[in-house]
Amino acid sequence: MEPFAGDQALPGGFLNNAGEDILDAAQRELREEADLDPSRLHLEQLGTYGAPGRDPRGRVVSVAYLAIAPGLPEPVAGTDAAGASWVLADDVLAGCVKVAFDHRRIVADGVERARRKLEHTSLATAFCGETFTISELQQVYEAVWGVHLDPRNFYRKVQKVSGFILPAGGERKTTGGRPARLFRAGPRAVLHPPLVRPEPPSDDEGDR
Amino acid sequence: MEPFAGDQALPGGFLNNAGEDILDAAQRELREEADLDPSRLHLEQLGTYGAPGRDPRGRVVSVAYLAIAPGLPEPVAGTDAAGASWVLADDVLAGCVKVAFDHRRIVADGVERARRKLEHTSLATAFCGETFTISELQQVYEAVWGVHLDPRNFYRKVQKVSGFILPAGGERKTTGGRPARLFRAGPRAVLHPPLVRPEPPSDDEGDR
DNA sequence: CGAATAGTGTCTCTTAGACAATATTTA
DNA sequence: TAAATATTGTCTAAGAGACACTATTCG
Repeated sequence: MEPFAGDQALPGGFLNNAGEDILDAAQRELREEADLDPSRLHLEQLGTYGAPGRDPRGRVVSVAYLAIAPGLPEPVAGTDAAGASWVLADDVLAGCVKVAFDHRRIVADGVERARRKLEHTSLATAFCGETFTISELQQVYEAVWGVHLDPRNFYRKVQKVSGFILPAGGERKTTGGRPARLFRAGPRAVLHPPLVRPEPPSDDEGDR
Repeated sequence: MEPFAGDQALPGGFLNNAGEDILDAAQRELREEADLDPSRLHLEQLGTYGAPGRDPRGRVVSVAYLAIAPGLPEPVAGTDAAGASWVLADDVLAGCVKVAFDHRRIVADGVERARRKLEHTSLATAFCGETFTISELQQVYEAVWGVHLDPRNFYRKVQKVSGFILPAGGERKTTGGRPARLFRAGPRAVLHPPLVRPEPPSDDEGDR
């Protein structure tokens, strides 16, 4: 019996024998298994998972990476990514989509990492293209945090954080409304002050 | 020639063959090499370092852990920790103390992790004993952040974060001053709102 | 008493959040 | 014109930081 046969799984593989860096290995696997161009996305180490028994076939220690990019393509049949597909993180976390090994925990850790980093870094711009509107940036925050934000307050707040976003000149048409000014990511990666995420409903005591 | 002979190095070792968890291995090494009791300290995974050539003797991938605890003892001669010693992180970062391999980077990452987590988690209480005074807690923030904080504002601010610290009853004598009330860690691990660290002097653009 | 540390009050300035109002586009 | 989205204004309440002041202990 293969315990996880048919389940979704994160792309991954083994370090090669040439002594490659683990980041290089992550980029290679992303290209090989998902046909994605690593030069066009943000990739950061998430954590390492090495509990005994996490892979029933034997001892495996996995270094997980979190990738973030805008407008990722659907997998194309006939390519290396033919077997790949996109799955909503919420479906994985809710259990609607079964995933192999401890990959549900890895996804949970990745989502939590993204949520936290949106607060005190400019990571949100990695979800956007070269230029973007403030409304698009807001949608990133709303999607990742799972909250609704006031567009008017967001508009100014995000511009007040020095070095976060810069006017890029030009506008972008929207669906039946005033065109929005374009911005691009600024030089500052850590935000002062942070964009504090609204208090979660009122569930006491966070994780330990 | 041994390139790092005589340099300080972080305690560490290899996973054993019994398929132990990497956290267990970290705890075991801490006990074996530093004679510390893992049950009495906070231990969290920091990151994994696998650049080729980081160990000139061969390919080594290291999973680093960050440990935090109050009142750690000096190494005692004649024990397993006889060869160990404490070194100030600042001395390592400033280069006053040479360290082996890429351990300087690991220390830098660990310090940065602690600085960040002090903002949005109750990690600071892990530096304190079971009970502590607010002044002691403030010293943790000042030491880790490398800043000076106003004791009066800190006193109230830290108490206003619900669930962060709780009155423990009783007092502790101080050196020639009014005794301080004792507190203990509260149930909340993630702080809302966060204790935002004061803006660093004015060095533009943080790390990327 | 004076020095030292703990704890409280209060003031000012900034910011967060709510929401009215205006601007610019498509249908 | 109506609907939709973008951008600006303004008000209010809460929070941050500065700092005077009171409380309690030791020498």
